[in-house]
Amino acid sequence: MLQQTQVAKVIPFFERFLTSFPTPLALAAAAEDDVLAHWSGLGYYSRARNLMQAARIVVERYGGQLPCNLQALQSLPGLGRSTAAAILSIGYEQRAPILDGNVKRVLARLFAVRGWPGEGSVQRQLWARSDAITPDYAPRAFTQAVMDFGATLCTRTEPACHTCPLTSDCEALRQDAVADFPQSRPARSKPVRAARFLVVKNGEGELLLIRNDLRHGVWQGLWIFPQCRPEDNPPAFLKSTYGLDAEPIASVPAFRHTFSHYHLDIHPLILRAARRASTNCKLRLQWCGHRKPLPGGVPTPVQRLFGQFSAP
DNA sequence: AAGCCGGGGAC
DNA sequence: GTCCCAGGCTT
Repeated sequence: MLQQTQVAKVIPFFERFLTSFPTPLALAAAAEDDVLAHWSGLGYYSRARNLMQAARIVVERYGGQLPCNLQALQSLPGLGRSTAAAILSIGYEQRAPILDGNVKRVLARLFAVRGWPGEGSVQRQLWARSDAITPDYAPRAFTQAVMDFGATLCTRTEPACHTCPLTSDCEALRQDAVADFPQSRPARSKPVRAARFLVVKNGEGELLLIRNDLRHGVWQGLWIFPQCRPEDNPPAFLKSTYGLDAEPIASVPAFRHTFSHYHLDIHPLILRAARRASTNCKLRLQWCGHRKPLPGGVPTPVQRLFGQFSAP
């Protein structure tokens, strides 16, 4: 959960998740929709699928207990070098250097490492520095400490250099250039895409959700509204794609949803389904509203519109 | 190496 | 608006 997600955001999700799935065994036996429901709103849903898969492997191959060596941990889906090392050091008290966002920032300043940390050569230098500063003693305390140092003192903006215990060692400070490290990512303009969300309401005030493609694109396997291109004819699209008869009743001002790699301008259109509307692919469709609540795994903009237009 | 994958906080 | 966050996977 903590991968690319701030601690404060994770905490409530983590509490609920562990109440429902306290062990690898519990997670391995859980229904995918149930797990995704707990993940809904966190983003990067592949982390949830990887976690489920990892739990199954841990149960089948390791008797339900996480392995205690770097290679075995890192081979589990969703665990890279840094996450595996964090588990090893904090969970098993073994020496294992990590390199998360905090540590990258601390090391970039301490040793004045030039370049954007996402770049391969910079990443290699930072891993070497992390390895060099990691002691043999107190692995758990050290890993926690170096992350907390970055999170509380050596922060991204306005680092507390005046109370820092490492001022005499900090190369960035010696150069009076703390703000120049780490170097930020080269700017890339995000392309803008547009889509029409078709919010179809039935006589009960329920809204039609479809299960999104599992193979490619964003929101894989999540429940979303039917979607067409802005230039498409919505009723014709619904008829040809789902065999559904519906007519527009209202349009909603467009709003923008931003992903890490593009902007999506969402143009919602509210439609009413014909009285005896039938659909031709029931497995991937579902009406949700006052009788049937939202299923697991609904992305944020869909949740927003659902809350706004699902009414008895 | 670069792109893909969410959502939100901080600015 | 932009940048980043207890990154990892795929191409």
